[in-house]
Amino acid sequence: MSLSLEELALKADVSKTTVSLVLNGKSSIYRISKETENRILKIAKEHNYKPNSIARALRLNKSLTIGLIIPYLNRHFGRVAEVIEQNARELGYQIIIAVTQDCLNTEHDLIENLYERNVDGLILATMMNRDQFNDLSSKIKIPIVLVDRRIDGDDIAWVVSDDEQGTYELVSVLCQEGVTDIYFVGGIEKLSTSIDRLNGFKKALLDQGVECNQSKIQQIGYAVADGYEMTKNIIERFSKTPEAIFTSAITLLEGLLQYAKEHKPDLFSHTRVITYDDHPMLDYLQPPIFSVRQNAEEIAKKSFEIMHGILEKNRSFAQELIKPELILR
Amino acid sequence: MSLSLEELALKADVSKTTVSLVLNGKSSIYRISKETENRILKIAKEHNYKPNSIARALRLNKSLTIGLIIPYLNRHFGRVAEVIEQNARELGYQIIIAVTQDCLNTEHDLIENLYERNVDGLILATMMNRDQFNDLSSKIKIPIVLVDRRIDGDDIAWVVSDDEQGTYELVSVLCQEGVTDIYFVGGIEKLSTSIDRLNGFKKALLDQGVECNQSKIQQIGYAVADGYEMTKNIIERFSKTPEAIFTSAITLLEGLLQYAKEHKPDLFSHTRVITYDDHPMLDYLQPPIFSVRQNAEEIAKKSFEIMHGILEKNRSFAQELIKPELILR
DNA sequence: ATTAAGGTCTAAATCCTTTTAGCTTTTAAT
DNA sequence: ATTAAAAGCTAAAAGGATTTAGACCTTAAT
Repeated sequence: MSLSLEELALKADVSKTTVSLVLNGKSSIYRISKETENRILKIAKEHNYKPNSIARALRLNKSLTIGLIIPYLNRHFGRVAEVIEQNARELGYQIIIAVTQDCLNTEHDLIENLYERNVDGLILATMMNRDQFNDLSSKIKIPIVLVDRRIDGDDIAWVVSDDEQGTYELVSVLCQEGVTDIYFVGGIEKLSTSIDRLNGFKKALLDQGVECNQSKIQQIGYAVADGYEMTKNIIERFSKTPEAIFTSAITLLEGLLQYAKEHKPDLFSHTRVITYDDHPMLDYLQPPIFSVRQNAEEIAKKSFEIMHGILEKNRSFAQELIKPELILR
Repeated sequence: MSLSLEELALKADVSKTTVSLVLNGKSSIYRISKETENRILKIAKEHNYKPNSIARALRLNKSLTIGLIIPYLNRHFGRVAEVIEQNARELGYQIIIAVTQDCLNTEHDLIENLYERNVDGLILATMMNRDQFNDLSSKIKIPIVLVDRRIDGDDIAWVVSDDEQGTYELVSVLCQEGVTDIYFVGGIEKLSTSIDRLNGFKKALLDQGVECNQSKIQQIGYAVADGYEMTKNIIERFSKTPEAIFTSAITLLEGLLQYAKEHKPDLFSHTRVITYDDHPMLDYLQPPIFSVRQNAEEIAKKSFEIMHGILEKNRSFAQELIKPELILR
């Protein structure tokens, strides 16, 4: 490590108090003479002095560190994490990352762990419900910003895609072509992403006067295997081939593709497939799969912005719905 | 935060020294009586005492934090990061993540930044050459483990895919089918990934008695746009359509696909395409694209293992070549 | 009875920075 | 000449854990 304040003080022939004051820009408040100030600044620069961040964190009770807890570092969350990190870095913060694999217990452990490790705030793609979250909030005295998955509540900060609207628009495209026999391949039922996407789905159908049949809705989970399973259910349980299938995440689409390849190679000749989440490779699949692209960059940017606002500009919580983009191929 | 040592000491009616000794398992060394020990342990448990990690880091000069510096959080590095984080967590370490976007200056800044922030070690997908790395090593007194990209040197720790062998095997598959007019779409020339993949490529051809024509080798960079550009060059510069193209990263394949879609829709009817890096969506592309799947999990596991060995078991550096897997479709 | 040994615990230093309260010297005012 | 104000700086505490050196008391040995 570099020099300590004390060593600098020795070289500048002043006390470490003085050095600290000067380096923290408090020379004028404490009436340190210009001459002394310049001497200290010069010496500090010569030795490339950087305050020890750990000592600083201890004294100030502020680590300039944000915990980011997400289910996976997949394409979507990877991009979110990447942009959060870049934004954070510009403002002097570090990101500690941790993945839950969509396991609630792991999530709890991680939150506790990061909290004990003195992060200044948490950005969280949570699996908690409202009660669990409230429990947590009462124990934990640092700001939390939910990302990707929201929990209703007047004082809960979150940034999520406008899942309902995105799904509504995507599904409406098919509806307007007269396709209304659409199956819903969903994720973890209780998450806002699932709830909102399902609502958008139902709403699009209702707009066509079609009441969505409950049997067309499946919700197991967000893993590739879950997508496989749900597709299998749809194909095998119903004698009639569906007009269309909506997968509510790219992983579920992967599962569908896998099932189709193995057991239903002609799926696409009868059935339209649309999906939440975009992926560049979709451009090269036949037939074209319409999708909704989440704006990961904007989600990331806003979520750190809110965190920073709470930490440094004593703003309070905020909520942001980020518009996704329809991709019709 | 929770209680401090001092508060615990008060409750247990002993000094904080005693509490610290007991909680650190040094009761017997310092002959703390069983009775006192149990009392302290009980009280600590009741209050769910957790030592303040910042204070601990300051005193021990050990933050239990590892910096992970990678170019992007894309599929490959996202998975690497995810697995490193999980392995690290099990052993009590945290991961601070930072992305360089393959910019050398950013990399330098990040290294300096994390070093100043007292990480205990760095896991690094570097762009540095050997001289730059040596410069760095002399300044920085924490262990560094290179991941994904290696630098030759007897005392440099790294974990990388066996890029040469992987490419050799993949390209050999085509060669053995008699296809030897293969173009090389490469990345950042000076990186070990590029050098090794190119070597494997040339070696496979040489085994067939074919000397690789320099004009068939292009190396611009690893971005999607670079793949587009190189494909364009290959298609437009040469009158004869190539028998095959090898892209040395999945991003470059994306660029190729994009160019083909826009300007050369019949590319695949004349030209075989093979690629380094695998992707599940490749299963659904027509025609099949052979690939080499890197073992991100193993790379991640080994790299943290080496770091941990250096930090806690005073092992020295180690080097690991991780076998990738051929995926023939 | 004195010394040695053993048992049980603690004061204080240390890691490095920030910040409060205040000391000393000079200058200005009455 | 005295007092007040201003200028310029610093000692020490605080933040919480770890660790060294040693205090203090009891028991055993000579």
